[in-house]
Amino acid sequence: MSRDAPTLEDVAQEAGVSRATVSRVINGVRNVDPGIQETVRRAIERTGYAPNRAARSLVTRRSQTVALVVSGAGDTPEEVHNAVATRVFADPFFGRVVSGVVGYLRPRSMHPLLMFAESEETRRQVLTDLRQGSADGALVVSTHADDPLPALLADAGLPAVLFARPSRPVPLSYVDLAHRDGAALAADHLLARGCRRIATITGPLDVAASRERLAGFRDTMARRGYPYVPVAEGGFTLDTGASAMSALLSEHPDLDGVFAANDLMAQGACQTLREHARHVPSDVAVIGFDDSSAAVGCRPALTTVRQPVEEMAAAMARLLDEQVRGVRGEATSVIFEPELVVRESA
Amino acid sequence: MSRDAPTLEDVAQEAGVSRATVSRVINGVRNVDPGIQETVRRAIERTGYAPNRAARSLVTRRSQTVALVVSGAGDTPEEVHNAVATRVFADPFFGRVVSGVVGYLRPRSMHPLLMFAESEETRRQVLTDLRQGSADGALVVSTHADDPLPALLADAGLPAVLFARPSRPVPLSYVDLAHRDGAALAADHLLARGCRRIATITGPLDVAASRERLAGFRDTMARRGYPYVPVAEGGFTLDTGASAMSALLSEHPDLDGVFAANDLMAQGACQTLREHARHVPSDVAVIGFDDSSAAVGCRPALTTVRQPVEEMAAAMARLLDEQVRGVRGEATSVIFEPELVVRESA
DNA sequence: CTGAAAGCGCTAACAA
DNA sequence: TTGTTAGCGCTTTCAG
Repeated sequence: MSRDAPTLEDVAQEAGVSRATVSRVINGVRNVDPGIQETVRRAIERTGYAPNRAARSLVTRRSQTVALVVSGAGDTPEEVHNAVATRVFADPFFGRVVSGVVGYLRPRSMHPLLMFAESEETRRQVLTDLRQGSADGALVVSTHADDPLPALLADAGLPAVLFARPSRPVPLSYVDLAHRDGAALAADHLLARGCRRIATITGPLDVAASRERLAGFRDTMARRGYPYVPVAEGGFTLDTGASAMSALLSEHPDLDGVFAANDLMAQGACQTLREHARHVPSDVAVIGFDDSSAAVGCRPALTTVRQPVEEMAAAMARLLDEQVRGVRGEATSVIFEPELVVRESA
Repeated sequence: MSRDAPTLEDVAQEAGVSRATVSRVINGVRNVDPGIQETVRRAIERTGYAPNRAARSLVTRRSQTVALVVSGAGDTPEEVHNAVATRVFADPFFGRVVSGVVGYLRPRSMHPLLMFAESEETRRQVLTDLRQGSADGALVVSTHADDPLPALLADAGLPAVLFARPSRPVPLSYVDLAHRDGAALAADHLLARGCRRIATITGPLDVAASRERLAGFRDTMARRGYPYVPVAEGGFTLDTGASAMSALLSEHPDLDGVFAANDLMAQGACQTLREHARHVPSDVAVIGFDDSSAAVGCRPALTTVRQPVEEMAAAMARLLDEQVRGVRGEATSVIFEPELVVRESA
């Protein structure tokens, strides 16, 4: 019995007070005599007491945990799960999300519970987990445009916040970036440094962010007198960036500037340019997007449009927290402004 | 009231049986009449019942959750936490760990709770969280050799399993790779393809795995008649791999083979070699370690020594699970065998 | 094979 | 300001 973890009762006994008083001290409820407070603290110290989370959750109806769910496409078979997890985590983006989320959660003694939802069944599982109270709500990072999870969550009335505006409207809060503004920043920077034959490598065009970045870039270029911009579509990966660059180069050998919709593709573009004996930035200036770790890892270091992912992720956590606590009623969206980071590539 | 989640009692009422019976059906306890079983199932369906996790945990004293803790060095200040999370997640290795862990956990309706322990305070927090029952045990991935967390966990008697053998002995289970065997594979492959002036780029030598890989490589080379192997130390990153390669090249311009202690450094080495106009593999053969996503992403694709990270991570989860369930008493270690993966670079 | 009842450890009315 | 008490929703003896 002495091997069992001490309970509130044990501490109360040790301190010579009631359970309720100890509970008050622990939860920082006012109206507790400072002297008693000290006595209780010492008793807690002596007994090595740690409040049982399950018991607390049972009465507060809150788990102090949020699901961080990586949500995929329509129906990835179970077997490919490995690939999904590996790919997502390999992307420096996700690390920044985790970082931001933990930054908000940790000071509040909350934790993220990791979940994947890449198939019909696993999505159902996420809903069940939430209904069971495994987590108080979900932070959803979708890897595909047509992710059905947000709608499911909304229909079930479960608290959730999304990263990026969903392709079809859903009554859920989300955080997003002013992608158009970011692309405008890129266009203006390339033009300012004297580039005149500028192309762009887009992300997958079924992703809203990709379309926004392209639209913003084109708009600004047109407004500045360059209505025609060569475009190649990539897939946000190094490889596709490299291929897209090859394609652009063979069509327009005289290019002197490229805007890639993310850093990984910009890096791929740099590789291709080097292989084609183009110097970056003197022959061709390259500008990326995100300011991910790839940007500084790239040689030359990438000039890029910074997306404040950590802050965005922290905001997600905050929105969810407020929603769970009932501080916030309606679904809200928070849009962040991008920022140009000038390094060597442009 | 009707908006409240249905409880066991509601289901029992609906099915016309007692709470206990419903509980038995849900938990698959035998001794329940098949007819009643069916009735109960239907009642569950109709009510949309989902068992409350906190309530269950309170009585079973199990959270069905394990902490996946990324544990850092001595005393990273709180502010640098971002960097830690970002760096760790950027490493493709961690994604594979998550993948393996989730692969084991999910079929058992368990989830990983993400935690970071990079300072005195956050380590204390991890211990507290575990004592509170936030998780049933910890899966620890240390990023530094002198990580104090394992010892703390062991002292507190908390269930835990480590990735890699701790530098100082600790009575905890762990999984690891036969690093020496892997290095031997690399040496033999380079020799077999005709390389005769072979060097190696090691990982940080305060990391046991780095030392093992180096020792294994040297042993095999010596045994094959090459007692002297040029060595350069790297830091498991692309940059350090590139620098190490430069150093080796300036000392030994006639090198024809390199073994790098991980893929990222091998990739860096390839970059340097290209800059120095050495063709890979015809001038210099390069072999990496891990078979991470970097290996396939690299141009040329990396020949490498595969570390079955997913399986290793799954084994960690299994060991922990068994320990929590009391199936396993003593600390155990499971050592995995590496495998050569031949691609283009050697 | 099924039901009644006793908690698991905690918080939160309500009394004092 | 403190204590008493009634549950939170579930599992699990123990009877029947």
